[in-house]
Amino acid sequence: MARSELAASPLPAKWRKLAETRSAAAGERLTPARLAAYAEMQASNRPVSAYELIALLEDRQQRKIAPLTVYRHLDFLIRVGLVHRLESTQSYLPCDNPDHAHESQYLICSSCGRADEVESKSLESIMHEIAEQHGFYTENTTVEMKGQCVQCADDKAK
Amino acid sequence: MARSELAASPLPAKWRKLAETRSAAAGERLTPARLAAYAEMQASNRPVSAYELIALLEDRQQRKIAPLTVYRHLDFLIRVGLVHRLESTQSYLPCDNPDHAHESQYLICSSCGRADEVESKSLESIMHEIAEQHGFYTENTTVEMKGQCVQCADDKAK
DNA sequence: TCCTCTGAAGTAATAACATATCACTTTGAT
DNA sequence: ATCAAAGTGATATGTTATTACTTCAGAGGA
Repeated sequence: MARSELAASPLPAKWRKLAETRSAAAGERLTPARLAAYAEMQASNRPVSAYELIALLEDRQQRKIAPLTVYRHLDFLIRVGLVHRLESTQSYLPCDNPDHAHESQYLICSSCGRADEVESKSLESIMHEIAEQHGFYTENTTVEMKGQCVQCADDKAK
Repeated sequence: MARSELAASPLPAKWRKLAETRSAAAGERLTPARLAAYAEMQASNRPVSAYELIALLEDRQQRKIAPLTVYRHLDFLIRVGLVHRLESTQSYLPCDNPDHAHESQYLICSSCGRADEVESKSLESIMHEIAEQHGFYTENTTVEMKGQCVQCADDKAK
């Protein structure tokens, strides 16, 4: 199968455009395989593990895909800012606001697994202030809050 | 070898006392094996991975130790608040201020691997404020800032 | 057009991290 | 002394990530 004919999850034009823009901005090539991985992640509305992503792509494309392939796609997507990695759950999800660079800050529900991205400038500035006090040069920051989302808390209350 | 004769890294009285206090406070038993794991982590002055800890203990005790054993010790140590896990590097380290419950906030050097614990109340309050705005019930939070520590930044400048 | 250079993708193997199950031991309460 | 509960150990397996090496596709220059 030619690369350009890769079976892929339909990807709303909005996200496709964004992928093209971000890739171009980073001077990187948006290949069909990379786009297919991104589309699959957008289609799943939860964070996915690398191996879940492999399964999704194998299902879609009806062929075997090696872990390394998917890890490279993930590296790319993270590099250009389309995807974030959740460190505490070792999973990956499309960024909500990939139109600009920003730190990753998430509310992660322990029950349903959903992750909500937040973007707090005050949080960021405090972190950088702390780093500065320690003479620490920050390359990137991770903020992950685990707990119960509104829905799951409600469900439990019943 | 009897449990009570486990070869162990010498552990300063200060830390041993603390381990006893925290365990008692949590209503948990501080066994020799658990203490040995803690001592080994205190002796190493960097975060260690679970498998590094296995190697350290095997070395010390001259016998084979199964991963599960060490993971259980780590679970215990984290549960009683003596140890934190660094999510972004999948490693573990003794908590600097285990005398009171607190969130995990670290400056992690990408070069030398050292991790400095910080404890910012303002950071905590902002996080909880954000969670509240989202109707999110927080169970625990992770803050990890990656970058260059003072020493490594200096070294590179030379 | 053809060549070469570079980045991307494919293949296979394995390393690193983590958990499941079940049997046995220690501890401490009765 | 006995018993239940918690802890430990051995073996196997599941999950996540990387290394080394090869092949392929597209861009740019002779």
